[in-house]
Amino acid sequence: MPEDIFNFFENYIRTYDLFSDREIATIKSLAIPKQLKKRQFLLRQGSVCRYHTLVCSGCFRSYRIDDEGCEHIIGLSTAGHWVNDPVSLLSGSPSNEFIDALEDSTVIQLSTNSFKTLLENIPNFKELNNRIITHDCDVCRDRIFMMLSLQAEDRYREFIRIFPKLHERIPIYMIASYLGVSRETLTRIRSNMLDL
Amino acid sequence: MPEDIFNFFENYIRTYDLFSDREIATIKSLAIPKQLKKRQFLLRQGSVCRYHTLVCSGCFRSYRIDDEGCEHIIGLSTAGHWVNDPVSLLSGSPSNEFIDALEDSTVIQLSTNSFKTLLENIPNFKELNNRIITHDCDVCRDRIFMMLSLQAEDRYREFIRIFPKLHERIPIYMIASYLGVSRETLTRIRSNMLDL
DNA sequence: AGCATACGTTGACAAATGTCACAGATACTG
DNA sequence: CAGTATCTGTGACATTTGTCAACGTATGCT
Repeated sequence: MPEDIFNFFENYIRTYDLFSDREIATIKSLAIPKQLKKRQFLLRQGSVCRYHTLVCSGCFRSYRIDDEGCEHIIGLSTAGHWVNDPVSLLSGSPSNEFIDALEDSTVIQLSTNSFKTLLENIPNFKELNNRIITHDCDVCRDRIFMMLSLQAEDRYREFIRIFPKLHERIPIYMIASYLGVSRETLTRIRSNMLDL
Repeated sequence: MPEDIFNFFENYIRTYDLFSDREIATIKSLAIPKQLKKRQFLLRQGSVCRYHTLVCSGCFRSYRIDDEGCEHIIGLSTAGHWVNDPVSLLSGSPSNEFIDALEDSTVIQLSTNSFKTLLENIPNFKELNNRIITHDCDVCRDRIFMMLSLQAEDRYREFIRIFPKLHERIPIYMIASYLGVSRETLTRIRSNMLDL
């Protein structure tokens, strides 16, 4: 099983076409594979995010809790995407967010120290880092635009476009939380969509 | 006037307490001051964001246009904050966003090349870059959380908290666009708040 | 198998917000 | 200073979405 995780990670790295075999070996040597069961936490509010974490299989959510105790999903991460609190990770400050697994999942982790080592020793690693950060920003800004410009039904369609098939894997109330609507509203939207 | 801009910039840089006088001189030597009039564009959708831009006075908005032609404000930037499309800037791809001035404004710009030079030659400049990016992420995630967890009136209160006094400087329909509500709704919210 | 928990659906109703139309107010410009 | 464009406020009404309560189904655990 850890073999599968490393294989996924190596394939992920290779898709960027930035590194030699030797460099890839170095990166892999610092990578820590990990398995998490459904509902297991990767990060809790108040603690510091100390690992860059790539999802290899499964799915994670990042969420915050409001004054009334309700959870709100800031982000979802599936295989091939990183699941961090970028703010805590980059600044070393305690996180505002919880991250937990929505399914049994596997990840690869690089500690902040390992990551720093790679940034210093592998020239193109900066470029990888750059692309990860850019993607983070992109996702956030698209999400803000989605929230501003679409209402519930179109947000749901957009969700399906962005996360194809994910809506068959995770509970509907998680999707509702991501979209910012109540679960009842999402139920009604879905039955509306079937009628057409 | 350009003197004021440089002074603002130097003060901004000094607040980080990361650079020697000599380094600050180097940074300033690459910085380009600029004045913009109300409604003047800093970036248009389709073109590439080629400058890191610090607002020294005034205010800018970043916005996108939806399928119906409506503008939606992704971000607002006031003095002491950077106003970029981070995605276009970091990746070199054409931007999805427009950026224009909401007031007569002044900025300092560093071209991507200058910025790269500084990153390579001034050790602590990476740290500055890091803090800028972290702040970008933080703002976006807070905004998503705000959209998910609060309704219109509380979003407006939050707006006032985050941008004190700005609500007296920019048109109300801009704030409405930022909050994701109609201009009429915001009018009513404001008169409600006065009654109490 | 049986119980408990979690999840999804539905209806009735309430609350929040949007839309449209129009009227004032304000600010810019020649 | 008049005239125009821009911005804001208000009422009537429609639409969207939330809330509450109840029920049914699935799922997992012992």
